[in-house]
Amino acid sequence: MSTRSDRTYDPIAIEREWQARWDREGTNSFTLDELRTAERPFYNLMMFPYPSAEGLHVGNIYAFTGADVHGRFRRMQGRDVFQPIGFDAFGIHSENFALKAEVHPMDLIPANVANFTRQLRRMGGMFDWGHTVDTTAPEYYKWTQWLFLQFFRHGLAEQKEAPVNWCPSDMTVLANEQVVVGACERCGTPVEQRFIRQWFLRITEYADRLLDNLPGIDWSDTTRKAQRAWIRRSRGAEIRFPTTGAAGERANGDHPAAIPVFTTRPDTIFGATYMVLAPEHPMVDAVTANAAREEVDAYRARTRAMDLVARQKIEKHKTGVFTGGYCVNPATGAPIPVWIADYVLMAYGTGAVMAVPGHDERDFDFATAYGLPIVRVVADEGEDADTPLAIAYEYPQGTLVNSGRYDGLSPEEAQRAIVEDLAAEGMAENRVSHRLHDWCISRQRYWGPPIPIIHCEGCGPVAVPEEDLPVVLPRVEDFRPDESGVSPLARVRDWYEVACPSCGRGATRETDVSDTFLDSAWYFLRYPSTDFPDRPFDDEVTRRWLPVDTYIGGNEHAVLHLLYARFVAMALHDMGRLDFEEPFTRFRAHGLIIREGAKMSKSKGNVIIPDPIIERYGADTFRLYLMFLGPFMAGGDYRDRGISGPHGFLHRLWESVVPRDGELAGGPPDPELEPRLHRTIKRVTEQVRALRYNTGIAAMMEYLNAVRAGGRTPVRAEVEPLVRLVAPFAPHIAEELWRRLGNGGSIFDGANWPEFDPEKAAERQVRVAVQVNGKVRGTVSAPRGADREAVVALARAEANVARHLEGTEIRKIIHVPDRLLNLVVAGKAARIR
RNA sequence: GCCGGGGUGGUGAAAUCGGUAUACACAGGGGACUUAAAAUCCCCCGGGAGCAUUCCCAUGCGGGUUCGAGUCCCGCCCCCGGCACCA
Repeated sequence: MSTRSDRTYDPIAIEREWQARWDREGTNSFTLDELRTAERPFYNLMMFPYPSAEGLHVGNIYAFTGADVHGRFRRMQGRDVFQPIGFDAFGIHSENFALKAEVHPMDLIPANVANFTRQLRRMGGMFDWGHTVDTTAPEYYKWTQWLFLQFFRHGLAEQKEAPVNWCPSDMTVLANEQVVVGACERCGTPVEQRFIRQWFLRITEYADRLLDNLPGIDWSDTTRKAQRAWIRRSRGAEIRFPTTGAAGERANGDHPAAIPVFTTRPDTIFGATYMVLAPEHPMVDAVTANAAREEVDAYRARTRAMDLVARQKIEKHKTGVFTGGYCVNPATGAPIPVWIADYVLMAYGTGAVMAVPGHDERDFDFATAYGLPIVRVVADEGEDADTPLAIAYEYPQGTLVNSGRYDGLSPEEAQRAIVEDLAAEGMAENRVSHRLHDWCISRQRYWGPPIPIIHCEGCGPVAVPEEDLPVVLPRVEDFRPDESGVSPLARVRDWYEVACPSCGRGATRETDVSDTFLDSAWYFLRYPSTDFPDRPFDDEVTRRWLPVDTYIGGNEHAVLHLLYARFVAMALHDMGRLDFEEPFTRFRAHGLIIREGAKMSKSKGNVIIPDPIIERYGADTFRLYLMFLGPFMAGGDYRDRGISGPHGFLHRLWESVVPRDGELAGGPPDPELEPRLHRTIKRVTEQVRALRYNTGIAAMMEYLNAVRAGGRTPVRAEVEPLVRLVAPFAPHIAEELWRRLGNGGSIFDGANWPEFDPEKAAERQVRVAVQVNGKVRGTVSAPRGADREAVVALARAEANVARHLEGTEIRKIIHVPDRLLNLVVAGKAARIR
């Protein structure tokens, strides 16, 4: 017996009830057996959140809702959709917050995770809560450490002393990717350069494959382009310039035989009038003449102090110092001076350049500033060997001049010939260089998984035996980093003093922890295998579920996380652990939500707090509104009042299925509405598949408006399909209406997405626009598929069209069936006013 | 500077194999129902001219191609994001 209140849409009560029911009945979760036997597996992945103390923000909810809609849609189309979620809870972010709030991260994180879990359930995500991961749980980071050891064993992890970015505020090393215009991306503090022994993963070994695989994966174009730009491959040559002893006496007699440079323009070598080394180049000492030493050392000290900060400011005028040393241009045989300058970066190529001021803008600036010779070696059309250069001529077009026997060749031909000839003398070879650097994973911090290495004086760095994993992060009350440049773990003697696993003598643990990006580079492998405590990922389950079918996330991770994850998968593939090398078959980057035209930020105080909105309107309305704001992949502008649109829509939908008085009538759909219904099914299906949720929702609204037009009462056959269409967006109301339509179980069990019937979608009469000379002068109603003559006849009968045709002669007729007719006429038509 | 993405009503946005520009929604105005409110329903809503059928103009700016251009081509301007002395 239904009461009046029972017939009112009460989103809060319905959502509570259905969420409890999903949990109780395991609607969204897989048992191990189901994971092993799923017949149409679909792995729907979204980027797991960092569980901040503030709770889920709208950006998270937007991304997760969009991904959830996609997962629910696939499920309604009959796929077995595995949609896990987890927490990326290690890292500087959490640690800094803990320091500020004076809480221990081991206490802070579980509370945040609990809060996130509550919020994620509340928004109605189709998450498999039986397969979550938490990167800070020892049972997870045990395998992160295991992963590191696989890299170590295969020679892909190495320790090297390297110039690194040091953030003096966070007191840690940062990856290049974490430095934004010379400043720490976390806190904005200018970054300094330090030399520290670090662990690196050799991602550069995979640079070419990471690049070459890109065209074959179905990813957002912007993301692939960002990766391509980040890896950036340059083809060129390495050329050795022999040093000369002609520069007078040196401090040490054994100066290096030759200095290698990398260049993409070997064709311009005859214009190389000097050489420049990076100030930190290891050969600087050896080439420097005693007379110049003081000045050189001063310059190097100055560079080092301001490194990576001032050095990245583009407008800065170029500075440098002559070392007093010379080397020989192997092409001309002439001695050229060796300078050091901070515009040459140690981290790229060989850290040394042959300076060709005539054909490189930077070299030109430098040569101009220091009075070094500028020689033209390429002439464009209308120029010759003596045409003066007002600016560097950088285009690889024209012909070579002032280049001995290579004169007259095109730059392209000359590149080949010069490298070939120098190679014959052992002075050069072709080389490919990448902008991508190796991945530094060492962090001198506390809140991360300890790197599972033991340093032994006799044996060197030794892997912690796998049976000893995890190396548990000890609870340390004083985890504040300090200036020393070593991890707080280096203060915990009874933790780091251990016996060498190899020789048994006294040894010490590595005290650095690893980068958070290592945690997140493999989490998607763990999700389906969380039932296995004894292995990182189970082969059988992995074969069934991976690679990931659809991955949705923010484009801010285009070059960090997504590149590392690809690298890890590729390396595991080569180690024989995975049978695929690209982990994400399809990736889509979602857009960003702004509010009332402005970026949301805590300082502006315009951040949307989701909880109160959900409590007022319900999760369904909030989800629907977020998806309605704009194209999912572009983002949208959150206008506070706009939520009433989707809210009203859901109310009207409810009212249509659960009329206030009486029951929903049966019977066939209105013949006028049936084609609209089927066209709506078609549109929504296509648009949801393409993640164009906003227009899919608009199509549903349009249809419901038509169904209810003039206050008419719909019948069941008209609204039941709409309940199915709306389900991915508003799952709770869909479940409830589905139940009230007399169905048992969940709408998401079984392939309940409505079928599109092209027969029923076809309309008998269509509106055809009639143009005269390209301007619309009327529309006519014609039978579908009417031929040109029939439509012309109808058009001539249309009063306004006839008026425009009066006194004219039809020269040409353009007919687009069922859409448009354009009558091209000559005569007085132009005079009608 | 280079590489992306984008400029359409008061607002968020539709329409891109060239084919009725402004769907859907918000805001605004008017009306029905109601004791009232909410909810619901109906009508109007780019600019200009006109009593009106209707006509002209409008998709950042200037050209072009075409029967027809928001969509294609050429040259600019502006906004957002990324990269940035990479030899």
